[in-house]
Amino acid sequence: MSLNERKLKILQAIIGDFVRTAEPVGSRTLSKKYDLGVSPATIRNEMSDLEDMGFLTHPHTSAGRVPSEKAYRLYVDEIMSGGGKYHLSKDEKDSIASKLYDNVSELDKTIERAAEILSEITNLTSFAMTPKQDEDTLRFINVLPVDESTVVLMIVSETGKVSNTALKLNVPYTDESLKILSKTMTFNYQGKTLSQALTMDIIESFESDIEAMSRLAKNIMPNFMRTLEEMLNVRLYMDGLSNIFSIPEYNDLGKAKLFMEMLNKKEDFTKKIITREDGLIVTIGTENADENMRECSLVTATYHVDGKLVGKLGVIGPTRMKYDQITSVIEYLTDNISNAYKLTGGEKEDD
Amino acid sequence: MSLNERKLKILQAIIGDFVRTAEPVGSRTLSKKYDLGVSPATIRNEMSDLEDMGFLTHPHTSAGRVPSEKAYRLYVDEIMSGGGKYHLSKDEKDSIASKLYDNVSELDKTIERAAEILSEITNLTSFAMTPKQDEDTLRFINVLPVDESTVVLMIVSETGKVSNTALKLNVPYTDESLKILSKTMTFNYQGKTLSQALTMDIIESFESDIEAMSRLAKNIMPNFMRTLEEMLNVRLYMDGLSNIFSIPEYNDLGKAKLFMEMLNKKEDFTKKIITREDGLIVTIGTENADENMRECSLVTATYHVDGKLVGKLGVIGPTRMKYDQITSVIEYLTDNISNAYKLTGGEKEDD
DNA sequence: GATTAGCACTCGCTATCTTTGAGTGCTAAC
DNA sequence: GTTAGCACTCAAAGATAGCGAGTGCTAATC
Repeated sequence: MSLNERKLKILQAIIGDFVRTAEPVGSRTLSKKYDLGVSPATIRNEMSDLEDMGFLTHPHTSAGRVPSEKAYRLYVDEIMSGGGKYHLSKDEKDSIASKLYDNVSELDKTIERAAEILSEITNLTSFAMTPKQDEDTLRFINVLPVDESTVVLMIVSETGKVSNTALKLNVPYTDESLKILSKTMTFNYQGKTLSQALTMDIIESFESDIEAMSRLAKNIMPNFMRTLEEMLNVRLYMDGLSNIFSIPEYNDLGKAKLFMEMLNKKEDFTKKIITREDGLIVTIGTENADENMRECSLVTATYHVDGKLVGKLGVIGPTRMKYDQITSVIEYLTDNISNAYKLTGGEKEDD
Repeated sequence: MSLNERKLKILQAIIGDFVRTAEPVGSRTLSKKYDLGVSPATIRNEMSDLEDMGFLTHPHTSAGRVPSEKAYRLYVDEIMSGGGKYHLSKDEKDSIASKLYDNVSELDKTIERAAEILSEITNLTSFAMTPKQDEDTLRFINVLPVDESTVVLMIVSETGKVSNTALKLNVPYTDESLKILSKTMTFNYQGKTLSQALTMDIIESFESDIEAMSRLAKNIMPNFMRTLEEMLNVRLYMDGLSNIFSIPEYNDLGKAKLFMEMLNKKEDFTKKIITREDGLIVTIGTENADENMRECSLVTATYHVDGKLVGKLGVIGPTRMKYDQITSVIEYLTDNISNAYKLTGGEKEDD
């Protein structure tokens, strides 16, 4: 059984319809709405084949078909790139550009605006991350005693950046344990770039270790992460959060809650975004390692500033999304930003 | 018919019960749960009186009673202050303080943390506004032509602060119209402090004016507002947004959506918070002028930095909230912040 | 006169049952 | 290989009944 032209055409029609309506699509509907030149019965046979091949599923016996993740993957990889790409019209492009440059000001505002535009067009939740300056690597980390409940966390980078943060601990410590902690952390993080360090999961290595040390580490890590983030100077913007209320997939309160909670854990989310590869990346459903995202798709793309610093822009939503339109819009936006903030300096004007 | 002791006691019990359960409370439940020393029938009679007096309502004939806004007002004004105040236990205080100072760092982080703690304890959505530097008044506003679609918005304050922002307009303008606009804006805003200016609704005055001018103003105002906000340097933090999913009042998707949308319009919300009076302020339901807030209550308090700069901390939620606990927690938090950041300089330590 | 017991009545919820209709899979004819 | 026809499935929507928490009134009681 091969994926002949007709099967592909039917699959595409199903994806298109389902993406718009969020309702399982049946053979009759399909033959009426789309000019496929065959009867519902034939479509049914083909659908049955497509289901056997893993491209469609069946919520229950008497319901229409729903595209599987595999179908979306196929759509993104094959159908979309092979001529099926969504082309933004001149009007759409102009509208986006005019909104993006309406108030020509600093990069941060432009990025924020880009997220805004993106969520507006896609009706999904969008996010944007400001560029990270990331050549710098860590030289050493030192945790120093101040008084019985306060320590100073000192981070020094290869280029000489220093950050000191005083922390109140709610577990006791000894000078000895701080020394070990400092050494361990230095050992673990030395030579890593800030963003690499940010995405490492180091607490685990303590977990099995001595109880006391693990607790100490747990106390310090959140602050360590936060400080790294500050040194990296990445900022995460989000827009269109309330859009989830218009998405059928989330009109179950429990699901909406989970979705919101996932996005609201900013550190976690930043981490996830920061580790994604550069360029236009689409991850569908279970392709997302994170278990809270197994029912979501993510589309991200990177933009460049001065041809080098890399920031990210993307959307998150249910696996049922308009991949073609979304990727086109994101690409258009990131291209625009990259162009505007080229080495020449872009159009930065302020104060 | 007067509000005698027994009526007050019953009312208090109803409020207490309803705040916890979100269910209308009936006479039998009341007499069983609370030791009021009278039979359900008597309670019914009193409840009927209380309803006549406007302190209770009736969702429908065969349901229990629900406190009205008037009841909450009475509770906040009379019952709570008259000995019924919620006293934080030593443990609660310690727990709050330790979380607040866990990582002793800059003010902004402390404020953010305060909002976090607040939403955690109250299970509501909390917000915090960083202090505003607000002695400075505006001297003049100038809108200058650059090219046919770009202008520069220049704002100058009495102390000499200057802000220039380049804007792309999507309506045509003449040099003349810019001059008029500049003059009008200067006339309207001169002598106002930044935060006063921020909360004025100036577009209205153009509305009736010449169409073209009004459109021009509409193009410029959002940027004007944003720039003012930057000059004021206020930042709005929010926490516990996903808490709304656990609040019975919002387990209707439509209502949750409206709530979210209201909070997500950051400029509007900032404006509302910035204009609130200083000190501990409770506004209940329709007492909030804003029509999107007519089913919400807001509790805010102010904290001081160096005894002068004023920031705000607060929660927003359904009118059914634990006013006693919430006010106590907010006061405790703002007191702590004000103390920590006294003239002596607090405990700021960084870099 | 205030309090309470008793009772009829109200009405939103929940559970159960039925109906409806979109959709499938199979078979037999084209 | 395609299609018409038909029996079958099953979620969703509507209808109905019963439950139970709660009220308001009346008459008896303290």
